[in-house]
Amino acid sequence: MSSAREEILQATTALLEKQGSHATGLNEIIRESGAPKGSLYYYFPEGKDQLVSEAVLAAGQGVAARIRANLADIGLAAFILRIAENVESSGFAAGSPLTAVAMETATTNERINLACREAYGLLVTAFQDYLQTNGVEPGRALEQATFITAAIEGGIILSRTYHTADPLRTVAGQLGLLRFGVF
Amino acid sequence: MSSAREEILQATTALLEKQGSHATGLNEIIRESGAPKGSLYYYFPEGKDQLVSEAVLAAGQGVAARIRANLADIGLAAFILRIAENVESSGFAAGSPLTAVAMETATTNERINLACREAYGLLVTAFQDYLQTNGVEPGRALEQATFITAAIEGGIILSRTYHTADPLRTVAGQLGLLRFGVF
DNA sequence: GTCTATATGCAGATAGAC
DNA sequence: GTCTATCTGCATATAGAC
Repeated sequence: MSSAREEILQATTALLEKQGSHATGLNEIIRESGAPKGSLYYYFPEGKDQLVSEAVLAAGQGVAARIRANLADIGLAAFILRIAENVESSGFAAGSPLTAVAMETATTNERINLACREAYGLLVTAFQDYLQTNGVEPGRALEQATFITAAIEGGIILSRTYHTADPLRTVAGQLGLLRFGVF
Repeated sequence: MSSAREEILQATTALLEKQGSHATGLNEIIRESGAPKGSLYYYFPEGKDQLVSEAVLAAGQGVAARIRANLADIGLAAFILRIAENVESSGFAAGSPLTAVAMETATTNERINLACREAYGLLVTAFQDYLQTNGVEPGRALEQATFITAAIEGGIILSRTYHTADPLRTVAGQLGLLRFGVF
């Protein structure tokens, strides 16, 4: 696997997370990634749309993998508290690599919008599988997974805006009270 | 009151809602607003940051006013369903004038970030007041209001991304089950 | 695979006429 | 209050050398 390609994707994800798509320039991506400047259009010949779409999808896969790796072990509330810690320790520059891009492009860039759908789908399905494993029937699990995803996304927005992990902790507490999958 | 100034603010809000701050150009704002081109820097001498900050704050005031005007009458679930209809009827171009801007600027533009905090504060307080009126004690009301705000924001993100009001309807249903302020 | 140079366009902002 | 002209800078993208 090309390491330059991976470095470009990772730098792109971090910048999308921090400031969205339109504010992120290709020069900035190259600078942050440390990858060779000439390699950007070599690895991503279709330009920025391709790069952003792939970064969004890779980010969704990464988050879904973390859900699957940790949620069953520690439970939902603790999982969200872990997100809160990550948001905080990033100086509120990270948290949800999808939100800003999804909102910017929902009706203005079809290719990236489709990537966002696919990425969010991975998250929702990961939560849904967890709930079904805990005995929730599929339809109900999808609704609850959608709700959980929405609440976490919203908590990230508020925490990043206010530069405090409190809103995410509140979301963890309130969702924790619901004991999804238990009753 | 100057009508050109108001038209510029309203056009700005709509564009911020649709595509965020960085993707929105001053020329685009003038074109959409129908306001005289020469008046932008006359009414907003500090430039784009001032314009966006004022638009964000005005949007927050507008949303808070709608919460106060309708929530007590129709209840939380119906209120969210009304949001879902608005998002749908805008062709998923509208819904939350704050989210995209808040995420783009959380750590990259202090002035706009402060405007976002103020605006979100207005929403949370409006929900909190509603809950307290229904007998929830203040601390608990703040937590529930934060949770409600987060869940709605997240629902808007998912609905706009998927071009369907379903996620917001799910949020309405799930939050409705909780009967905040009732027990 | 990676480089530099460059094409083209639009961004935000300012000056000064009217 | 509103206009046009213009400054400066950066954006994405491409061409072509190495």
